[in-house]
Amino acid sequence: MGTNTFTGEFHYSIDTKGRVNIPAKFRKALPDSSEDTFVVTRGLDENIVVYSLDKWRDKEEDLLKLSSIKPEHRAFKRQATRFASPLKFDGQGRVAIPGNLLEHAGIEKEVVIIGMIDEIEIWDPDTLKRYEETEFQLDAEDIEAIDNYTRSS
Amino acid sequence: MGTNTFTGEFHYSIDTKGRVNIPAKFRKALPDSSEDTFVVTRGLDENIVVYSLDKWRDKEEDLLKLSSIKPEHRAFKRQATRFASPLKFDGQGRVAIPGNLLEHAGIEKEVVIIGMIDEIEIWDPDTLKRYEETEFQLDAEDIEAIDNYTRSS
DNA sequence: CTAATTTATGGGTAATAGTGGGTAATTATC
DNA sequence: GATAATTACCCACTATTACCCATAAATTAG
Repeated sequence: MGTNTFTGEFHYSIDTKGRVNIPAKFRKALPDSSEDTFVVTRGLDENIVVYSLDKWRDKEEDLLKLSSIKPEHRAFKRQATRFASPLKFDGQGRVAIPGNLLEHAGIEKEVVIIGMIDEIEIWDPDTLKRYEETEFQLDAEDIEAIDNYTRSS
Repeated sequence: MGTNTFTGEFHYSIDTKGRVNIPAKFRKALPDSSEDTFVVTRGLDENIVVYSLDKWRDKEEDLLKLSSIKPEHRAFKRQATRFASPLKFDGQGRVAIPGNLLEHAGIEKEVVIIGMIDEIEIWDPDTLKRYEETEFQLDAEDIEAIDNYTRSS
């Protein structure tokens, strides 16, 4: 079997009912405990982020540790949950992504789906291209930092 | 079945009888022990907070731990309970929210309902927007603190 | 290389969700 | 105690969603 992680890039289109296919590879990588369910939410970039149900449960546990009295904690929790929704894929492996998320990512017809090891990103093709060209310019400092971070000790 | 937690955002309107729909997703997430009942009360923000009957029972236990001598504790306990009322939803999944709570949240016609994992918030759309924009923008310190708080896995 | 299987996509239909309103039962008011 | 107001409980309509079947392209197996 596979590696249980998400890798690779896939190009799909949304149909008239707003359904998007999830790559078979990714569906197979889901553990049983995720019950054929992905959790989609807003990304910090202009995209949609998808977690396995398992991974999302971990995130929820973290959020539950926050104080319910401190306003900043509540605000953070609210921001993290309000755009999240668990989606079970249908018999053909598709999910219907909520309209507000499609809007946030500027998705109309085509999507690019990218495996990010422990999560998945869904992009509008043009938006992604724009990000590649402008946003993602590593300077020397960034490279240094990332290099330190990713060197196995 | 589902995730048994509340997530996502929903936009509804109150009808002429003061009834508000509770998202079917949230109703389904209720355990049997909650007996089709939610407990609504004032939020610490300018909103209404909704608990499952189960969760509310836990809250009550927590409140009982407060000091009965310290005035601030009494005040907190009083504030938390005096506006709370259990509401059973009707056959169509709606509840009639008490007028004083609607007033507190500045709700007139439209509402935004937000899943907060273990509780639910009901907002007036404009009030929510105001909060997003002005009240609680997390600064770097807050993010650092929350990040530390939620790092464990 | 061909057949069998899987994948991506399209569409039909039954079930459900959200909304509005009627009426009987209950409570409050005079 | 009669009447008004409120609440609880139905019934109905519409749009959306969930679930199923179908097909063509792509992939895998023999």
